Amino acid sequence: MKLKKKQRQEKLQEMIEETPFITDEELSNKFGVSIQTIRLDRLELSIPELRERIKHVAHKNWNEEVRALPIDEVIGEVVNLELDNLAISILDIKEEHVFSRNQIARGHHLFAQANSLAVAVINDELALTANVKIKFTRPVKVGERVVAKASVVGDDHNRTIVEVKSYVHDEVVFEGKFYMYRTTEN
Amino acid sequence: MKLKKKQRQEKLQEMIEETPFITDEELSNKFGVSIQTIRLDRLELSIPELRERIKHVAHKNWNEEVRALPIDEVIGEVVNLELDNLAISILDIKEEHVFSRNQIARGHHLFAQANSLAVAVINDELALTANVKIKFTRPVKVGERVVAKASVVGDDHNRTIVEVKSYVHDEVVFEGKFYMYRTTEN
DNA sequence: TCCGCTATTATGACTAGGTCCTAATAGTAA
DNA sequence: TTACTATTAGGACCTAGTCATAATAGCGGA
Repeated sequence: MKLKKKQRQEKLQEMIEETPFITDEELSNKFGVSIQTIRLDRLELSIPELRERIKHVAHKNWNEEVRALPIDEVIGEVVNLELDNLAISILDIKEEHVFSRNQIARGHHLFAQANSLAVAVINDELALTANVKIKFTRPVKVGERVVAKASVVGDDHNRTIVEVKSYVHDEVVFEGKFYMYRTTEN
Repeated sequence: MKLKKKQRQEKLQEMIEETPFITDEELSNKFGVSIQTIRLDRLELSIPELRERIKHVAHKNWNEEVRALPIDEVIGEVVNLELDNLAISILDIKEEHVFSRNQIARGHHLFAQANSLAVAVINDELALTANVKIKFTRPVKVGERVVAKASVVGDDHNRTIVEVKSYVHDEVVFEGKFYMYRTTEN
């Protein structure tokens, strides 16, 4: 049996919220009613037309897209890389890295920079972080440039040890000792 | 003097990349050429029409919106929070969290979940991570759901200690001991 | 059974922001 | 002047709608 108006409109509202990229025509097929009925429903529920919905989604995310964190690959810009030896990367702390309240960088960004650098410096197909000991020695503020230096310092029970120190100018802001698992011990 | 074709096309490409929400008409005004010229330019540069561009931006972010690394606030969804006591959050591991080669989650995502949870559980204006010891006990693969449990276990020299354990089902995948700095010792 | 009411469907005119195709005109270099 | 590219113009068509008007369907109550 066909749905009554009220139920159809409720369903319609849900569906459009879930998948805003749906045309009136597709909706009319799904509900087995005419396009006009769908349009009337949208009118009554004040749901804008497809193009406006798309525009809305696009705009909403347009701001966010620019600051989108390249959580892929290495965090920060690698400026030097000698496999199985040392690596250096730079991360400029921007608005999106900090707590809005106090402009201090969230710890996981510094960690992400260090960790991805530790992964990158390992000359192997597979490198995974096993254990880490880290220290945040002083808060980093927005606008500061963090230079992370990773160096492979040795091995320990099947783990390669990478030490990472991050600096703002000459001040150490982060220290970490990464015990990395790798597929083939060189 | 009017720009030559080549220069105009370069500018055009830039402009559309910067602000994709621009119509041919607006472009034609900016460059002082006819709409048809703009259309020809787009054709030659294979730049899609406005609606397609909007759709693209919307779609691109539609995925991201849901999976959005909400690098703001807490990473993962908080399902339980008792300030200064314990907190639980859930993070579903998706494509964007893993190394494409082996589908294993990058460590910094697990760290980010744990770290932000440790920050969140602290009932204070300012909470910063000072030191951490962490262990990644087994790789997490795409599709798995990581449940992080943070508990405040005590104090140590002006630092609040928060232990975080993350699970996939009943298996521990991550363990961390966070020494948190806070403004006012309760 | 007919009346009244809501719900639904149909129809036509119009819109933005295009596409695609054809054709005319402008500008410039050999 | 010729040849060529660049630009402009025009018309038909498209999608996914809007808005207004009108016709029809379904159903409950007297």
